[in-house]
Amino acid sequence: MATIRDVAKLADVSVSTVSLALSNPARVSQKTLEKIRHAVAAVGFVADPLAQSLARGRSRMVGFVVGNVGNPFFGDIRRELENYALDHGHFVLVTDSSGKTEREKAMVEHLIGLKTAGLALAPSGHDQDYLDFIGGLNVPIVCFDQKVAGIERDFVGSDNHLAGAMLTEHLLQLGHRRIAIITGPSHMHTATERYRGFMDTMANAGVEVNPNFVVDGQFTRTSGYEAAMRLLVQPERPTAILGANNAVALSALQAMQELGFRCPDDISLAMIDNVQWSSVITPRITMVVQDTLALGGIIARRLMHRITNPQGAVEPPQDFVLTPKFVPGNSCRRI
Amino acid sequence: MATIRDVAKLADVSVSTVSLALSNPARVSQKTLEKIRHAVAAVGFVADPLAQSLARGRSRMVGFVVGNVGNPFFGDIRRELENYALDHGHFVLVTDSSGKTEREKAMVEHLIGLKTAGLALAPSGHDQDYLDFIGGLNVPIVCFDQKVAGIERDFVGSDNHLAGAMLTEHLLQLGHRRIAIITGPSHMHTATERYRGFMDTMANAGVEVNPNFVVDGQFTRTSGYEAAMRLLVQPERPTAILGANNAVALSALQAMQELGFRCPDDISLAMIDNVQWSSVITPRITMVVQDTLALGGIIARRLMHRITNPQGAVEPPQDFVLTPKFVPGNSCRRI
DNA sequence: GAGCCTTATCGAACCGGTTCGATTTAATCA
DNA sequence: TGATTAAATCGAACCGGTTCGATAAGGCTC
Repeated sequence: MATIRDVAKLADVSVSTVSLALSNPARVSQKTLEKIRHAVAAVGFVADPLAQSLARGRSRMVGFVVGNVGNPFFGDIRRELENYALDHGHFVLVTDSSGKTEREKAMVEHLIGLKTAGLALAPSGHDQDYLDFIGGLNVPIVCFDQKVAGIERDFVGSDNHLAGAMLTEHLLQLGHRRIAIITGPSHMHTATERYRGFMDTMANAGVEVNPNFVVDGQFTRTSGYEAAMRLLVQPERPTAILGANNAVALSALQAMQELGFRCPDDISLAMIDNVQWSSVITPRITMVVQDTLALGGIIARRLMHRITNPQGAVEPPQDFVLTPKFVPGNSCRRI
Repeated sequence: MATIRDVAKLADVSVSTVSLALSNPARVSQKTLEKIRHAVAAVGFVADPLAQSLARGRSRMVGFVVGNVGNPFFGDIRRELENYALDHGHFVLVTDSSGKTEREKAMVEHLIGLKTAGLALAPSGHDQDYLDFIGGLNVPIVCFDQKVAGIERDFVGSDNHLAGAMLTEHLLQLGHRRIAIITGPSHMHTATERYRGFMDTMANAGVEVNPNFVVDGQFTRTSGYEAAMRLLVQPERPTAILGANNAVALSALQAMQELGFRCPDDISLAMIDNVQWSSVITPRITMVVQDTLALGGIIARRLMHRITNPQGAVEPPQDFVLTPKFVPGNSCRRI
């Protein structure tokens, strides 16, 4: 591998001039620039990114940290970020914490050690320890998905209260009154907001919510399945179920199928968030989806802005909240 | 951030002794080891991975390069690799090439520049240029998924010929004769093998294959949909369709639904590879799935073996081919 | 042509570790 | 006790770049 000294020797100039020529060609005379360009081509010089990062104290990489890269929601965002970052000369390192806060911390620390220029982070923690950890990081960070109280960073996400409200309103319009909800973990902002959207809409409509119709599905497949089962074996069953995310909603669909309930004939179903292959799932689930591409675009732009703009680093944190979209299916019937 | 020189100063020893103590404690006296340990704790020293990698010429990271990290198939493999690598003190850098060979090359080059200790690679290319590129890399590499002729590296994958044969045999057993196949790109080993498995099984059974029943779906959603449409509008329709991967098979299901064909009553469907939420897709598709966890385990073990074992680097390449598993659904009916 | 201001180039220190040959210290043996 | 050898420690060079103050060269004014 050719080094910068090989180039300097061949071009008969000093190492520092080569470095300067490469990073700021305008400040070097035409003549020497030519010589250096030739030498670079001749020895096939490519700067060692490691050495560069060490010397500069900053690399041209950004970290992408989420709990589940397999989730298409994060996949779309990742793709947007990658494209945008690549266009701006930055490389994206993807890490998956499997939703474990400890692992997330370790990964973030590793990325910081790599002197990444910035981080796009879907935070998984919420306690004081976690807040201190994130707060102590001295790197541009754009948080997304989960809004965590106490984190003073840019945030990009969707209006989850509205998402819950939209589906609830839809079900109410169709005549449903016995509406159940399978919620997510109470420490997650998305979960509580969606739940609040549901409760507020029900209250506004003057419809009482049966306490037995609010079950916790932890946003996971297994918990969602259990929660759905609890709903379905009650003597007085709901006429509609609102799944607060895709995992719990689809688990509910599975549970219905296994117990012999037909959707939407026996029970209606609606969910927040899209899922891959939703078009071939029968029935097509009525849902409210987030604009993942727009979210990804904003995250990418905001992060690169903070990284590349000199004054970008000191701008106060800002929240970007997008409006989710209603996508009708045929999983909800009028009663 | 504390450096090794701070530690040396506080412990009143030389920098080189600190370095030695940290990398090979046995070669340092008990007394100084104690001093150094105290100093490390006192200043909160953590070695800079960048500086280490630069000096050593090798980092404790491995690269994971695939065309689509969102694909659950790759997700399982990634998880296995991450767990195993982490247990062995290595960190996994995940990159996504979006299936573009040029981007893949750039990412591999970047990872090499980062002095990664090894690479787990799902190759996307196949031409001579690509072969030269991969062949020229001087790092332990374990390829998986696609077996590419001309790459002399470890390979881990499934028996795709058998996968195609199993489903074909199943359909034949059910009495089907007019069986169609939606294939993948002819330059992909998995696609040609699955296709060969189909053709060989048909030939062995003495059943002629209607040339119109072999359509190319490119392993993608859009192409698969078009291919399925071509099959379904023929005057003489197939009684069963074999999707060579999940994308083309599910696109075919969608096409059937849109044209009003019922599955399996009108047309049977079988596919290779699993898909998330397959349990809630109606009908449950009959499929042959790869043992992703086992694949991931082998990839991880093989790669780390080559990295950590002194003689591991020079062992000749080896192929690991796993047997896929038949998972019956209710998308194929007897005729 | 002397004086002054740019512009171009250079040398040396630095980023934060590792490595290896040299030197000092301690232990072993005759 | 002095010679021999092994163990412990050190200094300096190195990995491959960047940065900045200093120097040299060129251009301009008067």
